[in-house]
Amino acid sequence: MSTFQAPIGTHDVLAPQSALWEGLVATFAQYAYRYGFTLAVTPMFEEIGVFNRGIGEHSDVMTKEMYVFTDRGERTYALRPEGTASVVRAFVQHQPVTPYKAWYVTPAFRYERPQAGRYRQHHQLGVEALGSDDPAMDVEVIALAWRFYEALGLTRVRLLINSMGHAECRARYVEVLRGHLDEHREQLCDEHRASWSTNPLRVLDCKRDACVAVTNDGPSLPDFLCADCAAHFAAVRAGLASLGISSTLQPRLVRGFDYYTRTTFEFVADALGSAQNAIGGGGRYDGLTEQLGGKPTSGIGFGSGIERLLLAREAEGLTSNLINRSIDVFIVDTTGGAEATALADQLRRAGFAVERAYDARSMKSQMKAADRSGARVALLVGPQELEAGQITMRDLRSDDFETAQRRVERAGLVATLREHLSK
RNA sequence: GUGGGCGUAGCUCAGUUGGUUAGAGCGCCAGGUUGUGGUCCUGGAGGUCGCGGGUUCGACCCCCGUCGCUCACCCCA
Repeated sequence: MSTFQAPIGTHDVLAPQSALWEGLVATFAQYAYRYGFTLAVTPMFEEIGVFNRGIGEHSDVMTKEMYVFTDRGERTYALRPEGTASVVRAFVQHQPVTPYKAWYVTPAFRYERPQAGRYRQHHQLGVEALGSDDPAMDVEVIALAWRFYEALGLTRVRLLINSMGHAECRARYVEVLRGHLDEHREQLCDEHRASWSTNPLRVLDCKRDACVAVTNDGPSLPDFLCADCAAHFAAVRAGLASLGISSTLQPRLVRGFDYYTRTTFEFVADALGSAQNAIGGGGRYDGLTEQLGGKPTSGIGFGSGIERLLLAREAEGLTSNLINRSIDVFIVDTTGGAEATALADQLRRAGFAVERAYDARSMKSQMKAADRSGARVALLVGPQELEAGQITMRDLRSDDFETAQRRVERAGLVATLREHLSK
């Protein structure tokens, strides 16, 4: 047991696992680029108001999961619990030309008891699109997520979708819902019997039988959409369908954050047996810029959890790496190491991935290291090669000693290697 | 926040009803004659048995506490 360990609910990601992360992020960056999104890097902590104004003071995240701290200047900050609020704050602050489309990858912090697929620091990648309420934008954001999941090889993913309407639709619904909950308050679960009135929508999230029973015969959100919101929602669903992306209407899907309006959605990985099977989610937040002090601007985005995406891939039996991180050449130098230093520099500048041995180990030891490195080719430099101005090139995948290796001229090494590795 | 399971080498684990130098496999390091990996053989390094206290002549083993891991509830990525 080491003296220090990673804090509760956090994890170190090292090779070979880290290659999966690299591939996942690289794939997402590629897709975001294809869809016209640019990278946004924002602080991992913000004034706490950035989060509680949008996410909602009565949400679970704000009431019991925030990492809050005071700095030496006695300013109160919070580590970000999700990705959207910071990007929207940056949008309000800098007012870029709209539509503004940004992607991000970031850690997210929530003070919860860890369990399978749930951590105190997890990582999300996602996008935000601000400045358009065109249903085509909803479709594009959702399609990006969908195609990205496809690129990861995931096949058992379902898209759940709902619309919360704009502020007035939502207010009308909440009023009726509140009345319904009031009538049945004695039947609610222990937690919500006490708290149902502060944020009635939270009760829809509750999975306890008692609350489910009450809300199931309560009012249904889609019935309260105004004509505009209903048309918008229909256009989003039709757009998705036209791309071959099927969505399931989930009338009680309200999501955990208060800022959502109109379209809300969630991606569920059925391969994950655990309760933590949501691999991504998002929606519109047409009032959020105003809550953060900006001009009214509509927006939509989604976030997806890297750890859960990897768990979902594992659960579907997907083992491909998404990115090649093997090295090309391993240099074995038995003349002391200076030749390896020079050769490695030359080859790396020529574009090869090169590894070498250190500490002047024996040839046998260096060859073992070469094998372990996964390199395709070992380059051997001993006194004989040094004298002759040559290199012994050995293909580590071949098991035939006669044909596996040959002496090559050091002068033409780069070309020789390129030629050999292309075969 | 509540509850269950578990903490023995880098990893996966064994360790008889408490008995003295705590083991295995894998991994790592070094050899197996004169410059060659992947197989094989030999040897070696590496552990305050999570931590603290208690019971006992004696604790990896029993008791208490504590920290951590893990799973579940709740909620979410």
